[in-house]
Formats: sequence, C-alpha cells, structure tokens
Amino acid sequence: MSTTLPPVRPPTLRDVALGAGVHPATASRALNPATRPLVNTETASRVLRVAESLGYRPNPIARSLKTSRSATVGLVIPDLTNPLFPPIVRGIEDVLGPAGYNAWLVNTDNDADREESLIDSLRSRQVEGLIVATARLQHPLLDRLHAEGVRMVLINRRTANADLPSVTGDDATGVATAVAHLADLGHRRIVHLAGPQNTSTGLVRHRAFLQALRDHGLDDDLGLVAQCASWSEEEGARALRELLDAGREFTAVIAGNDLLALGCYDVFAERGIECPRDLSVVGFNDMPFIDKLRPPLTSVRVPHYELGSEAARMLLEGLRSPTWQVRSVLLPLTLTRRQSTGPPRHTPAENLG
Amino acid sequence: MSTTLPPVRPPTLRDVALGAGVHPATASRALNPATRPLVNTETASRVLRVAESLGYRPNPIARSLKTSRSATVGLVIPDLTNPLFPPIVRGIEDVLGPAGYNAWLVNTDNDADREESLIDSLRSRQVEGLIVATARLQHPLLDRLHAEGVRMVLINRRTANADLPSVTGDDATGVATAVAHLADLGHRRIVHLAGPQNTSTGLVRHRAFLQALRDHGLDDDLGLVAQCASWSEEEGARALRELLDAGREFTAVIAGNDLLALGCYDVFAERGIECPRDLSVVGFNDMPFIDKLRPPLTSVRVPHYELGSEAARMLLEGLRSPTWQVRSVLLPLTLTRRQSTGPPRHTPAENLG
DNA sequence: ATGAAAGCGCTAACAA
DNA sequence: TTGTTAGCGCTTTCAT
Repeated sequence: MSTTLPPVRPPTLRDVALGAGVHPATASRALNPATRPLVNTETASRVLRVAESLGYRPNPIARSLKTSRSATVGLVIPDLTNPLFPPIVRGIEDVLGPAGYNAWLVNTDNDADREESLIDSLRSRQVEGLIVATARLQHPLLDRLHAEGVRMVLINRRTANADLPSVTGDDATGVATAVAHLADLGHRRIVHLAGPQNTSTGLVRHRAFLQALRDHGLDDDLGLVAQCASWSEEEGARALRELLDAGREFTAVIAGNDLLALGCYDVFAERGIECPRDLSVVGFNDMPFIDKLRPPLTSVRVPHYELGSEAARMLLEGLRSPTWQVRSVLLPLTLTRRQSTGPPRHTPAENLG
Repeated sequence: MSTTLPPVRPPTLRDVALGAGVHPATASRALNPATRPLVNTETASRVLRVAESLGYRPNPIARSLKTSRSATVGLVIPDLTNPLFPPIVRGIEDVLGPAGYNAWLVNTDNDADREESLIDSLRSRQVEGLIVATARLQHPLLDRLHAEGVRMVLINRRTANADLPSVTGDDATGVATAVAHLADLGHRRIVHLAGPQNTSTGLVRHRAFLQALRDHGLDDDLGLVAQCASWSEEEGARALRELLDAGREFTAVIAGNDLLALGCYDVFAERGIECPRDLSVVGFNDMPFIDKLRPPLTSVRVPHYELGSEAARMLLEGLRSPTWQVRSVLLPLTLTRRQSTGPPRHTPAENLG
C-alpha cells in the first residue's frame, strides 16, 4: 500500500534556494566563499543551513561548464609500474591537495598515441594544467601544447626545447659524484650503461659521464659506453654482457638507472662475478627496496618526492599568474653509498705508495 | 594596425551545424555513432567532414551534464607507493580502455577522511562506477555506497559484508600451499607474521595459517603468531624480533606479505641469522624485484594484473545491466619457490627413518 | 543586497 | 529524416 516515491535526486542549488526562500543566484553567492561578502550575513547563514540540512553538494560538472575551470590538474606518467613515480605522485598530491586542487593520473605506457589521446581527454575535461613525466628530447606534441599556452610543467625529464618549464634532477653533477666516488676508491676503468638517448636523462648522464672521466684523467675511449634501448633490466643485462664479451677491461659500472643496474646483478649471478670484489656498480634513482639487494646497491639518489612537490608548486604559480615566468629547476642529487662499490681487486700501479 | 581578433574559441557543435547547414541536433545525431543511423547518410558524412575540418572535439563536460554519464570509472588506491598496485592499475586500464572508458586514480594514503572526500569528488564528477582497493572488514562508507546503488567492485581486499562484489586472491588456499611446502621440507615449527586484522587479507591469512597447521598435524599454539599493526617492513622486523626475544623455537616464517618478509631480512642481517639455513621465509604477493633479494624470496604469487582486469570486466558488466548479479571472485594463487626456503637445519626426530 | 535573465555545450523528447 | 524546444546545474552580468 505504499505510494511510489520519486527517484531520490541529489539536491541542486535550486532546491537550496527554494528552501531558503531566495533566488538561486543569491544561494550561489552565499555558498561560494569568494562571493559571500556580497550577500546579507543572515541570508547567507540561512542558505548555508539549508544547504547543510539538505546535504547539498555543488555539481562540479555544471560549474566547469559555466566557468571553464575544474580545480584539477592532469598528471601524465609513462609507466606507473616504474617505482620511480609513486613518490613523485605523492609529492604532487601533497602540494595540490591543500591548494584545493585534485590530480588525475593517466598512464601512457610509453605510447605516443596513447599519450596524445589521454592528454586530449584531460584537456577536454578542462584540467587547468598538466604535469608531464613523459618528455622526450624531441617532443612535437609538448611543443604544440606550450605554443597553445597550456599551463604545463615537465618533471624528471626535459625536452630539448628549453622554453618548457621543468623540474628535474641535476644529473650531470650526480654522475660526476658517482665517478669521483669510484675514482677515490681507485678505479681507473669505468664503464657506463647509457639509457635511451632520446630522453634528457639518458643523454645528460651519458655526456656527463664522458666529461667526468676526462676531469679525473681517466680513460674515455668510447668502448667504455654501452647503449641501452630502454630503461629495463633486460637491456642492462644485455649491455653489460656486450661489454664483457667484447673483452673490455673495467672494474666498475655506472648504470644509467637502477633498473639497468638490476640487470647487472643478473649477469653477476650468471657469470660468477662477485660484486664488489670483481666489479663495482652504481645505480641511479635510489629506488625503493634497492637497499635490500645483495649487495645493497650504491645509487645516486634523485629526490623524487621533492621533484613532485616542486613541480606542483611551480604549476600552481603558473595557474595563478596569467603572465608566467618560465623557469627550469634542477634539484641536487646525492650519492647513497652501499656495498655494491668497493676498491678494485688490483689497485692500479700508479696508486701504490 | 592589426585588428583585435576574437580569442580562439574551440569549435562547438553549433559551429559544426552552422558549417554543415543543419540544426545542432542533427549534427549531434550524426556525430554520435549510436544515433548516426537516424540521419541521412549524405548529411551525416557532410557533418563529419565539417567537424573534421574544424577540428571539432565534443565537450565531455557538457555531455556529462546532460546525460549524467562520463565514460569514466574511479579507482581508489590506499597507497600508490605499494608496488602491489601498479600491476592492478595496468590490468584495469587494459580492460577499460578498449571498452571506451577512462580510469581516474585517487590515492587515499590509508586515510578514511581523505577516502571519503576523494570518493565524493569522483562521484560528483559522475564517475559511473568505482573499483575500490581500500576495503577494511568494517567499512560503513562502502556499505552506504552499496546501499545507495553505487556500482562498485572491491579488489584485493573485501569487507565483512559479503553483499559487496569483490575480486580477491584465494588467500586461504595460498597459505595452505605455503604451509604444505614448508611441511614437505621438514619444518614442524612455523610462525606467522599476521597483517592487520581489520583487513580481509590479514584476517583470512591468519586463520588459514592456524587451520593449515592443524591439517598438517603441526603445533598450533598461539605463541607462533605475531601481530603486525601495518603492512610495513618495520612492523615485520618488529614482529620477528618479538618472537625471537620471547624464546620461541621455530624454523620457518610465513609473512603476511612481502613487505613484512622484507623486514625479516633486516633482522637476519642484524642478528647473523642465515636464511634459509637457520630460518626459512615465505612472503605473500610476489611483488616486483622480490626475486632480486639475497636470498631470492619464496612468495605466494597473487595475480595482480588479473585481479585488475577481472574487476574491470565485472564492473563493466554492472554498468551495462541495470539489475546486477553480485558475485565475488577468488583468483587462484601459486607458490613461487625461491631460495629463501629450504630444509630446517635439524630435521625433527620424528622425521628420521 | 537581491532578483531576472541568459547561457556554458550538449542531448533527447516531441513534433513536423 | 530533420527541426523545435527544453533543460542538465551552475555562474554572472545587469538591473533594481
């Protein structure tokens, strides 16, 4: 004997206005802290009370449609399964949240088409800015977005186009520190597993490596660098095997990142190489759990959380000021010394008393 | 002497309609594949041509406002820095993408308030469903959402309320397999580091452990379980120390998950315990890079990618059919045997010929 | 201090 | 097959 109830529809601004006996426009003004001063204090509090009692929640979609804003920024990640990114995301969210912004994450899987379509979908949802972790040195899509005036900060990697604001690690200094550490231990023949040269991290670390060798008066013949096609364990293992098979003599390896270094560990096991007695290794990033390896990996620590928080701060600044002073920030890196580096087995003659 | 140009406004449906000489409604029908059959083939192709040439992109915000739909689902993650989740996300996106859906990720940081506000923000953005990885056994918020008819699938963990559809690993069987493996190796005194008992994974694994001990006729006094307050290395280390300090005798540890097992490794180093000679360890999840530990960790593999893809399929089904047959799925787990488990040092007397 | 009116861009009855 | 009309829920001139 029950009467049919109308479907429960969430209360709208109109309902609040009706309940408070005011026009929707007035209710809108009362509800928005920025415009609240425009309305009579008593009226305002009445509106707020009614809104509260009705459980009114403003509809952000309607608001976006009207204002073309969304209080949201998009986060473009190449591969979430890389342990690098979660701390970056955390850093970004910790800054964005208190500022009233949400972050929407998308995962491109390192696929340029997917990247374009995802960025498209974010933009059409009125995200107010982008934080992009997928930069390649040549990146027409990002150049175009920048030209269109899209608010955007690159993170972790940069493009060759220095007009795009970015927050990255100071890779060159990081590599120099790693080389200095190994040279101090007595190493004279150091090799580098270079990451993809179409990324700034791959290229900068590679160049800095060669420069550091020269600075320390170490051998810098090109045979001491092996190219990796991707930032993966497999490529790291392949590259190290290549150097060993070519009969190169070396006592230490600087890997372009920790995943490449992880690949080296596989080769150690495979070929009975003992680390660091036979070969020292340095990684890059100091990613989570890397200290749990045997031996724990010496790695150049990149402050990922700070990368994220700094990029978020920079973007917020850009969203606030219409004329945006573009900057690029390099954050300092530090070497975390662990047991994967030690003196070379045969101390070179020139180092003996 | 330049005239002021109007700001470049992205073309709207109206612009397309104007260009094609039709009414906006007709243009809308032509543009939407589902309604295209309603319009004259020639007209349709004309509209499409104009849309193409104008670079028209439908505005999903306006569409959402009108239709109350969004082609988007929300993904609620407790802590993205846990390596568990990236593969889950990948599995979800791989199913959602081809179905025309986007996923928006949010990170609750295990904070119930943050969780509520983020879910709120997703819902107000008209997400059509939720995949929730934050379930606790008692979870009033999720109960309420379910009661409100929100389309939702729990993943990895469940609530005590079995009405909520879920996709989880078959933890009980997984634990039984681990115990069987250790028993086969000759272990008689096995301890368990139990994860938080307010999560289904923590509780189910704990109970299954006790059951498995009984099934194998092993000792099951309660002193062989140590409680961990969180799924962290620190708690794992603390719990193991507690058992050792209490003078418990045991030859093997089943950790509630890999992070707890990682904590055990710290204690091994600290106390000069050699694994597996002095103590065997089994982890849970088989998370990335866990095979790179020394010794590589034996772990119960949870098929995270499949958890994600299955949950996504289930949710899509729910979105399509108004009457949703709620199911809960348990995916089978498998033991990945590595070098952290071996026979106990002293084979118990009853096992000697 | 408040109300009236218009419209953000789209879709879905309904009518023709 | 196409056009008319109305409205999703909100904000923002403009007028009072």
